Amino acid sequence: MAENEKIYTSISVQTLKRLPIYLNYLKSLDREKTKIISSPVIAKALALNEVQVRKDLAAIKSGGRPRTGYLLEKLIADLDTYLGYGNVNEAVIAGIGHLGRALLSYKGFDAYGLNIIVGFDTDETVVGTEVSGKKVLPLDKMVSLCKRMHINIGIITVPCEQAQQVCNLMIESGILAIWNFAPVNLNVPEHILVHNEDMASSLAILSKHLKKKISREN
Amino acid sequence: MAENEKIYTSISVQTLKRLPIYLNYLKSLDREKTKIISSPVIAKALALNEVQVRKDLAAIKSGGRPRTGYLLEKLIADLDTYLGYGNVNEAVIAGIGHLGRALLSYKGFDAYGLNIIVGFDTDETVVGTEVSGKKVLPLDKMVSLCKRMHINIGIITVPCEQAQQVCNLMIESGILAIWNFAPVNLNVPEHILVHNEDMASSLAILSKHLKKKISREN
DNA sequence: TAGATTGTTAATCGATTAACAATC
DNA sequence: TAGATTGTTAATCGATTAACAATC
Repeated sequence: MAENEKIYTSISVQTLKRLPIYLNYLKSLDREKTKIISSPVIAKALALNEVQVRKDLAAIKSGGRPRTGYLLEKLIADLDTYLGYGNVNEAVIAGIGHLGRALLSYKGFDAYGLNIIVGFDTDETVVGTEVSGKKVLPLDKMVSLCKRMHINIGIITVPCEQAQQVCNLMIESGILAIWNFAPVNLNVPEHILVHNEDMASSLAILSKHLKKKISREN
Repeated sequence: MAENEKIYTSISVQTLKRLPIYLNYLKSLDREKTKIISSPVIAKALALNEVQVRKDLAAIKSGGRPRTGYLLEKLIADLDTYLGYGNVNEAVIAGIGHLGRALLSYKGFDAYGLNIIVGFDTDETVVGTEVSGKKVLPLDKMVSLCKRMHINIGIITVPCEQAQQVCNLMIESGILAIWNFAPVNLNVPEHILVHNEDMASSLAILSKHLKKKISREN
């Protein structure tokens, strides 16, 4: 019961973003050597504030161990459970260019419950091939396949000009959430969830910080 | 003078992230048909708050036109200037897999002043080839080339296990900012700027939101 | 016990949104 | 002028950090 409540407790978006980062770091440690880890250590390794680490971890797990720290094994298990639990989501991806292939081949997603089961494209030289063992089908098969298999997530890696059109098809397919890599703002009905992955935004930050830094140094 | 001051005025990170989104949207409009655009219209199209749009735009440009709105052409020019001005940054990329290729081929970066001039890899079947007209060189040439050309930005798209090692080479090369796509936390000296592009974080958000939505509907 | 660490309450900081005067 | 829109000041909201009691 208490366990279940935790799941529905709303966790802040910022915390949620950091959880995979903790998990990834903890998994990189040698579990033979390190049995226990403390928030100051985690904070230092990831360049975060130690209170923030404790607060984040407190949001997903019950009971810490004052004086000693956290049991590494247990902490990993808790994060794994939280991030993976109930998230067995099947996804499809439209647009099998370089980026589409990179995502289809990426191994890390299933750790978070995402399983990209098939790709779609319009290019006849690509359709019928396989990428990392996953079939590439013609785009006009998408609606029927997604409906039949009750797919919830669609990933868009097509060029800008085709993104809205593909998005419409996905909505017609009954898809509920869209992970959009095309740099366009998609028009969707209110009940559809869109997450834009915006490279230009990231670059703008990096580039301005760098510029400020260089100008400071002169 | 006033223009120059604007550039050094610190803009919030959140605003900075949205600027490329505005620019992209505005550029997608037909400049023949639309001469003037207002903040409520922009806000609606991008699902943002109209006050936020005004505040963001006020941060980079001087003078708006009450009653009418913004001159589209002028607004685009201002955003272009702000985001591109003084940002002629040359970058190199290490790791020419699918993701590396996607980035090397991406046309949108030069609009923001980023120019990826060359790629590096250790795979002999890749070294010596070209991707979108850009040469792929052996990784052990990186340090000397970057030093010689005073490259400021390095992009890491190698597998996790090699990321830290490549990162060290980049630091040795005199690179100041690193755009890291490998899901590891890089250890860098304080003066090096790292921007992590974390797919798992994005996915965690999407996936939790979706789960909440589905559970609400039941 | 003394000391290190957790977890939480309170204070601070930053970003968003509301309210409104200024403007054309 | 009346009305729509800008730009800014003030209020709100949310996230980070500091302070500290509880704990082993």
